[in-house]
Amino acid sequence: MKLMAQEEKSEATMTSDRPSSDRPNDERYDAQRVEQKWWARWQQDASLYAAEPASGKKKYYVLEMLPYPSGALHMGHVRNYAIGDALARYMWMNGYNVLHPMGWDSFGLPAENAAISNNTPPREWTLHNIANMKAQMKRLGFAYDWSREVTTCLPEYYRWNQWFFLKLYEKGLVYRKKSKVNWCPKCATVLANEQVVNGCCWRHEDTMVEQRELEQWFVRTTQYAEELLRDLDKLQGWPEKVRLMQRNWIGRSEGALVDFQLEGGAGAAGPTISVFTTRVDTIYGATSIQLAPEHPLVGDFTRHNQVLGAEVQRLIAEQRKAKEAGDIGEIEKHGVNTYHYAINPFSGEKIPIWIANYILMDYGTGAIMSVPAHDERDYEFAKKYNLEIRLVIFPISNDPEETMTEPQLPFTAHEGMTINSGPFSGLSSEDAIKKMSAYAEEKGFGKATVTYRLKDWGISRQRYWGTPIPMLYCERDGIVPVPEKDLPVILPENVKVTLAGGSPLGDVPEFVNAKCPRCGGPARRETDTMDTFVDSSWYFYRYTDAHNDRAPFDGKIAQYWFPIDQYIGGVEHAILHLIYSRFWTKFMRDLGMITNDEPAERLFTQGMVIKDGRKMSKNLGNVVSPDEMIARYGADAARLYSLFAAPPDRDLDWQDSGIEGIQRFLARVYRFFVKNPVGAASGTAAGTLQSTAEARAIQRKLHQTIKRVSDDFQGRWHFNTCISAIMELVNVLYGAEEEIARKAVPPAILAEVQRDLILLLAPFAPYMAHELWEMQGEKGSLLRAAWPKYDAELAKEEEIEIPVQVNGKLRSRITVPADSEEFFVLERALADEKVKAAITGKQVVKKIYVPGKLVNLVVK
RNA sequence: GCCAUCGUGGCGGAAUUGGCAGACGCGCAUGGUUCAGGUCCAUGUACCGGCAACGGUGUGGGGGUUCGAGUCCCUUCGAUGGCACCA
Repeated sequence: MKLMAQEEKSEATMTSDRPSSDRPNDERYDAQRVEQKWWARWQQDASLYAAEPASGKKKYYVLEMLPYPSGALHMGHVRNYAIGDALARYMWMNGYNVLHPMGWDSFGLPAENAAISNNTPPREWTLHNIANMKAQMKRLGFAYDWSREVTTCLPEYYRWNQWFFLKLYEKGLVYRKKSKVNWCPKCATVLANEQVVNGCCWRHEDTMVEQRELEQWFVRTTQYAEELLRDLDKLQGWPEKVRLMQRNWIGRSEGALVDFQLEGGAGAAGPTISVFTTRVDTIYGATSIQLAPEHPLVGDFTRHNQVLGAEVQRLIAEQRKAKEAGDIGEIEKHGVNTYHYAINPFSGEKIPIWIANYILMDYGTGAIMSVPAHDERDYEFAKKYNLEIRLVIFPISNDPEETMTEPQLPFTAHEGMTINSGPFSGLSSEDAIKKMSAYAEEKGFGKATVTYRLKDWGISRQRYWGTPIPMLYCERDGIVPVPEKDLPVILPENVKVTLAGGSPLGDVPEFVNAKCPRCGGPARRETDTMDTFVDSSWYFYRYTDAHNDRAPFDGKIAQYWFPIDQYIGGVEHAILHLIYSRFWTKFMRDLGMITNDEPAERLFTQGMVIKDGRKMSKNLGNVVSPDEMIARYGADAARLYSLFAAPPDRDLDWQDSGIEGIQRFLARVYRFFVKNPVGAASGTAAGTLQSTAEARAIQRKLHQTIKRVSDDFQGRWHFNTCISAIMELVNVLYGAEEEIARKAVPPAILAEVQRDLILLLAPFAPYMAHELWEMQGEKGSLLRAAWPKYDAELAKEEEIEIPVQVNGKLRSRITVPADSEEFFVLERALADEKVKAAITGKQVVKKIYVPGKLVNLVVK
């Protein structure tokens, strides 16, 4: 049904494209002809959009997130790049030295999947897609400096990933660890924590992630956890939403580590259980220890106790199931008593050790002290298993008169006073936390500490299409890094790609077998490749010096361009890419390569493009193809519509009838120029106040439009209102057609309006703007033409309409000279017939005049 | 459960600091142009009543602050996104 409807439509449009007989051909705007013409010209000049080298000129680095070369652009790309392109063009017109580059995040799994299903080598498939998407971008008229193009899957680029890896290794920021990792059976590879969504793979939302034990390379992102968190405050140009998401993700939590001795342990050196708590002030209320089922000590308890062992297996299964289902938050709490005991180091009290399914091994120490009186979860658990609930914090009332009453349990507020806490009784919770942490540290059984939710970044992937990790395993020397001079470690071609577990590189003996650089003996190469997020963590630095073959980039050049002035991309990268790249920037700064602390000064996250209220997807059959839109309406229309239909930070619901309206608008603009040829040589009337009313009206509207478009562009990024303001101007011009025809509007004014109209359109609809620019006989480059200047004097209204309210209800409108005094406006308001009728028989108790805005009369 | 954002005509949306709600566009209606369809042009289009002038209602619901609230405050409902036994 859907397809048929579309076909009918497209046929109708095709018919309509035929030139009609009653209208001269040249009045119609033939988008395809005009765009082909300019496209061909732009092809010929590669330096058209090239950034100038570092100079005294004010720089502006505008960057859109680079795409993965999946095959073809989608509407989300068009929207993202239309925003960045409009900004780049606007900044050029405002005299900046603009850097506006583009590249390809071209390593990754889809290339391998394509290799398997189409029997095409990943490299070939990827490069083919890049060529196609690059052609699409050019057809859309995006103004990129292609001389700086970065393709992450080429050795010129990924050798520097390897170089950075060696630097990380030197600095102890990368390490190898055997660990439980997230494994996606469909991808047949490991996923970073950030790539697990609700217990499922980020790419396969229906595939549950498994846990596997593997030797992995980890980047010590936690080393920078504190700074990554702290510097969020500096990022005032980032959306609050993104900063909040990162803050939550880093998940800083202040507390204390406290060691509990196991009962029966051999004195102070015996085994202990370390717990993390944010409420050490409640420790006298701890009535049990709870261990995660996967806690290392659990094995000791179950070794000679099969019944307990079976119970623990059940708890593990329950927890895993809940995690996989993504509702660990709703897990029904179960636990089992080990009948082992631990000693509370503060009170010397002996408390039971339990194992519970709601305790997570990957947070804190995997063990908690359970304080039922002051924690909801512990309370619930204690009620269920009949554990003691002991009140140790009493509420403090701000009102001294109020009688102290037993609090409702559990009492979890931080504002309280310690009771029943031995020598620490009678303190505020805040004081108690400080004093008790200090005491624990002094006695050597604990300390104040900070825990983060953020984990180190596992970057090993058992895949082929990625950057080889430059490490060797020597039988004699163990782990040996590839020497810098031997970089790059080239990713071999002609590799049989399969989705059977294990890295495909393991099957390539020429790759695997190497010589140890230390002893010259046989060594085995690391066969895992790097997570593709490594590629995108620093690519924007490479743009500043894209052909450097001695270093990733030159620090001096980067210093000129960085930080990025405006970064633009989807909010889906709020955590992954934007945390990794912030980390990388800090790491490079500490290497002395750069001086900036953060990669981007301002970040803009645009909304998604949806159709019929749903995400565009092949399954739903609601995908709108950019190629089709360009063929039907032209690139300008596709770009303009994607900016017009919604403010850029909101989701955009694509409607074909909407883009038809834009096509109509563009045709209307063009027709105005054809019907009213003036030419650029008609002299300039800029800055001259016009004498005729018609000329004034047009001049005024023009300057009001310049202001609105400039303000909405710069201050708010509301491109939709920029464009609607331009539409209004065009509507006024059409309304004045008769006056223009009888020359009541001087040609000089008309020329000025036309020239400025082209300039206002230039960032949004470059093809048409260029065509009109040429039609007007303009010689200079439109790209570098100055953005029109707003003149407040010329925009000023002579008369204004003032609404008159009586008790806040609109009763009438009066017209007064714009510079009227208050008394005059009020007098005129009171003299108005409709106002009189509304206030007859009543007393005016208050008269309010908001200058230039309205009058409100309060009557009784 | 917690946090954030957002609720405005038939639809996308506008109203930047509290000051004429519905700009601009889509759609729809009527008329013109046309053999006709499309294109293009003109007019109308929040809702209710009225031929009309005009009157009343109206920004998810309820309450409040104010001369005045889409905008601020409280409360409630709904949608979206993030986090989630995080100790």
